[in-house]
Amino acid sequence: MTQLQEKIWNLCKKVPAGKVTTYKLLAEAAGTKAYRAVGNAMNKNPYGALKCGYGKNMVPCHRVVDSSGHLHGFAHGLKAKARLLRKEGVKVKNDKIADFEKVLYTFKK
DNA sequence: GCTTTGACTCTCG
DNA sequence: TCGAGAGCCAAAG
Repeated sequence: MTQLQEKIWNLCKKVPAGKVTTYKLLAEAAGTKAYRAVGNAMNKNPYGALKCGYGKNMVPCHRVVDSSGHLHGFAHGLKAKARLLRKEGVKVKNDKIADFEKVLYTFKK
């Protein structure tokens, strides 16, 4: 794995349940502008997309959406992702975050 | 070491 | 408002 991925995952893990973040914010927080690389890291995440939110080194990739709060591609489908988010208290409407601005988690400082 | 690809984002039509 | 194209960075081949 790479340093970038480690950063991304580390930041991802900081996102509390019921909150979501964007690839862009993640990249920025990681100190890079490689938005694509962020998603790429998630896609290749060694923890497995299905295991998102489970386990110690969990990487809640399902809490990561695009810059518009819209659920972009996902390994098992956006439906499962949306369902997980709803389960955590995030309102998902038509494969996109309903209260995006309200549940959006930003890495301040 | 160069080329290809990608869970992205922005801009233009 | 939706769709297509270009730009971008990093990892893999």
